[in-house]
Amino acid sequence: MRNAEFDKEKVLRAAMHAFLTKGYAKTSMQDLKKATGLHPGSIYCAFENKRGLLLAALEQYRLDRSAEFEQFFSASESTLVNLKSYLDNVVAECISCDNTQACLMTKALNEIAEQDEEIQKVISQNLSTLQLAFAEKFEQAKQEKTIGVEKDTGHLARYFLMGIYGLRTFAQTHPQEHELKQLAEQLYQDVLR
Amino acid sequence: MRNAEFDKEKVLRAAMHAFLTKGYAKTSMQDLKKATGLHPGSIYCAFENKRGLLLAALEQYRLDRSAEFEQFFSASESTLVNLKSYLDNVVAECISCDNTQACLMTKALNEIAEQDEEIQKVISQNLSTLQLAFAEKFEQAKQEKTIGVEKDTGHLARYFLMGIYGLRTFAQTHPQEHELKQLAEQLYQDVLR
DNA sequence: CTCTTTCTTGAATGTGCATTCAAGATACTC
DNA sequence: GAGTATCTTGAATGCACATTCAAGAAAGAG
Repeated sequence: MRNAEFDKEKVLRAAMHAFLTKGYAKTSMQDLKKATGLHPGSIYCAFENKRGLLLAALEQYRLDRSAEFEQFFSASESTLVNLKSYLDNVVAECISCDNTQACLMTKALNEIAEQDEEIQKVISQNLSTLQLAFAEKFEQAKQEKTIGVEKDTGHLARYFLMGIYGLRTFAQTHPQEHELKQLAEQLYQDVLR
Repeated sequence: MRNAEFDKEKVLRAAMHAFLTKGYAKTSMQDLKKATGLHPGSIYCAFENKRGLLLAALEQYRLDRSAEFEQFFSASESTLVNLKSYLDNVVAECISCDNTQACLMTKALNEIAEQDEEIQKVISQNLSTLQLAFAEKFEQAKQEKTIGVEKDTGHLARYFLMGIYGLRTFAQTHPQEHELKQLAEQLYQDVLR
C-alpha cells in the first residue's frame, strides 16, 4: 500500500488558477504540470484527463465559493447588509483586475459549455444553486421585514445574479472603481425597491 | 490582373458564425474552410492568419451590429420606445438559444482578450462605442423629456449595458422566456426611474 | 491569341499538444 | 527486511492542427 502524496485541494486550486488565467483550451498540460506540480501521469491517474481535471476544478470552485457565501451570511448583521457586503466583494474582485478572481463557472460556460453537454449541465446546476441560495436570503430578509412581503424572491435572486454577471463582464473592459461601485449601488437599490 | 472571387462580407459572417459556435480555439482551419468555402491558402492570403481572420470578423461584427443599432433607433417612435425594442430584441436572441445570435465581442473577451492585448483593445473600444451610443440615446430621451434632466446619462448607459451583459449570461443557463422578459422589464423600469 | 499577373488549390510541413506507459521510487504488510 | 502494491516520473507516441508553398486556373492587357 501507499497513499497519494499530493494535496487534492491544493492541486485543484492551482488548476483553477491556470484555467482562469489562460482559459481551458489554451492551458496546456505543461502549464498544468507547472501550476500543480504534478506530472502528466499523476494527473491522468487522478483525474482521467484534462477535461476530468476541469470538472474536478469546477467542483472545488463550487465548494470554495459556497463556503465563502456562507461566510458572508454568517456575519452578525442583517441579511441585507450581508448581501451588500457580498456585492461589494464582487466589486472589489472586479477592481483588482486579477483574472484568478473571476468566476470560473461563467468563464467555462462561455468557452466550452456549448460543446460539452455534461459540463453545461454541471455549470447550470451550480449556478441554479447559487440563485436558489440568493432567493433564500431574500426570503430571510422578508422575515426580517427589510423587504416587502409582496416581493417575488425568485425574481429578486435572478435579477441580482444577472447584475453580478453584468458587473463582471462590464468590469473586464472598464475596471474603474467609481463606476463599478456606482453600478453596484444602483443594483442594490433596485433590488430593494 | 485578376480580382478576388469571394465576397469578403459573406466570408467574415461565416467566420463569425463558426467562432460563435465553437469558440476561437476550438474552431479549426478545417471548420473555417467548411464555413467560409475558402481554402487555407486564400484565408492566409486575405487575412494573414487565423487571428487576423478573427480580427476581421470582429470588425465586421461591429459594422453589422452598428447598422442594426441604427435600425432600431431610426424607427418613428420615441427614443425610449426604441430602446425598449432594442432590449426586447436582445431577449428574443437569448430565447432562441442560437449561439450565432450571441455577442461575439463578449465571447471573444472571455476567451482570449486576457491573452492578447490588441484584441482586448479592439473589443474594449467597440464596447465603449456602444456604451457611448446608448448614452447619446439617453441624452436624446432627456431632450424628449421622457427622462428627468437630472439623470447621469453616462451612468444610465453603463447600467443598461451591464444589464444586457447580465441578461445574456443568465440566459445561457436559464433561457426561459417568461423569466428573461421579466428581467428585461425590470431593467428597463430601473433605468427610467 | 498570348503573355503576365494574380488568385486558387490542397497536399506537404513541422510543431505543439494530450495522452500513454514502462521503469523507478516509496510506503506499507507480515 | 523481503515482498508487494501503489504511486511517481518523464520520455515516447501519435495525432490534430496552423501554416506554407508550388503548381494550376483564371482574368485582364496588348
